[in-house]
Amino acid sequence: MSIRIYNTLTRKKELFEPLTPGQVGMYVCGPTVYDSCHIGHARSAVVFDVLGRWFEANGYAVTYVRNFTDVDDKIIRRAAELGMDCKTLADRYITEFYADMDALFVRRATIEPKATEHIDDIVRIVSVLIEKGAAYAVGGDVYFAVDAFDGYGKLSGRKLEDMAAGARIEVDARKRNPFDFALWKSAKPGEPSWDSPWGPGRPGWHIECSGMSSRFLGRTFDIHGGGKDLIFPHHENEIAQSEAAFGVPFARYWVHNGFVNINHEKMSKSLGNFLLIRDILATYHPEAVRLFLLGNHYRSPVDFTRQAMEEAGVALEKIYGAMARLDTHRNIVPGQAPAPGGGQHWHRFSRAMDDDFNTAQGIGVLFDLVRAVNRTLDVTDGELSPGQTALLVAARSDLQRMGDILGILNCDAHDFFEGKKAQGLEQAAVDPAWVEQMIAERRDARKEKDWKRADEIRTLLAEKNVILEDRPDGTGWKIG
RNA sequence: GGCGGCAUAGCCAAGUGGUAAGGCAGCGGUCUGCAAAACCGCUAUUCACCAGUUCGAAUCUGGUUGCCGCCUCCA
Repeated sequence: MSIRIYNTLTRKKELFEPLTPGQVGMYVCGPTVYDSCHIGHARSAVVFDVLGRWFEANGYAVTYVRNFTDVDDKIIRRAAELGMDCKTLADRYITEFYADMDALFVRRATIEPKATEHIDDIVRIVSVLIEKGAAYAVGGDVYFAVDAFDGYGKLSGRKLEDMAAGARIEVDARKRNPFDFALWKSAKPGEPSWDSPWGPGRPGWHIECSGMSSRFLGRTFDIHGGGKDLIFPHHENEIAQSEAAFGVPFARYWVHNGFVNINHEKMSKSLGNFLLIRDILATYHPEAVRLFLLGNHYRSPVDFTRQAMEEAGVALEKIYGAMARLDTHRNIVPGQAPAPGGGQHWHRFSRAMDDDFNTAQGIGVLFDLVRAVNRTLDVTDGELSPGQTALLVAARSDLQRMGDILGILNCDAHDFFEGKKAQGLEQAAVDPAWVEQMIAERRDARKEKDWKRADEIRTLLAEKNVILEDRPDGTGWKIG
């Protein structure tokens, strides 16, 4: 029951101790809604989704805040290109974001604030920073003075002096230090703007998160997460702003997920290899995507390839296969309650998850359980002893519990395979009625031990990519 | 230039001091009329390389090589 988390701030795994016993406050940087979500967004969302699920499974009341950045230079530019206003553009991509996340079984955050709805919170913090001498207004803009914050660089491990040497950064004569960053940007004509003591404008990117996190989680809170790329400058700047303004520590544990590469290459606009979630889901099962993403440790980079995805698909079928056998066994009634507590496998799974959310190891345990289930079922195709029944009821429960943490096994096993078939039929252009007819014909042939005819039919079906499975209770089939 | 990460079987991958999880692929076997599925067995005396610490290292230290990320919008 003790969870250890790798904290980017200390570069160590630490025992998680919440600020308030039994509660977790977690803030994760959400998307800037100017474009469709790609597989990298999916990874971040899935990783923190699982974190939230694991905390809840351990009895914590989780307040998960994930924001939308719905005003920003990129949104303004994109909206101008498309000839629409920023709000319409942002709303469109927020809707799309939800569609993608729902498809991936990523649960909603507890609170999902939009930057534009918290301008007052942001303005208040900027004002405090100016009062404290940690920020200065120039024209209609406000900058944070990095020199005013001693701890600047503590998250990313950078020193201002070191960075200055190799800096590739535009020199703005109005900044006191080249690393000073905008807290408030004055509006140009036609840009969305809000009134402020410094004139009409909009918040800088970094200050939004300080505003929204303090609003919903307090000035000090438990966990702040996001992609590794956000460590510098975004999260570094958040710490500087928030701690300079409030004088108390900001987030206590910093959690960062690694990137998704595509065929060994970094995803980038210039390479044109951005993979959108919606495109991936057109080919692969959403739970296969989750299984693929969670099959590596969340901090490691992961390589998206066709082979890796196909393997994840096969693995998912194996898990569902075991589930289907349990569901259809006459001794195992759906909804049958197992002995409380969970078995050996759940215990091992739990230990893996407690150790910095080691989903890869957890999935290994899940497969051990799948094998144990199949083995038991193989040797007892007839009746089960009461002991075996109890064991399998417990196994089924543990399997589902693991699935609930990983966000897989959301479907009924029977429906999963029927769905696969339906999808396969569509792609292979095969008439299911014809398949059933051929199976019936083959059944008759087999009854008369006409193996030649039976095999002919099977070959015929195989040519259409239909694979037969003769089981004790009849012949099933699937698309290969 | 500064900061950080990684290197484990054919492929993917877990494992941070006690003698190499798991998945995919392959081979052999059980089951089957034959298959499919499932199960069983086999597939790294070894964890990039070199030194060192230790009773003991894939795991710690130093060095070498190779790959990658961040430092600019980025999950």
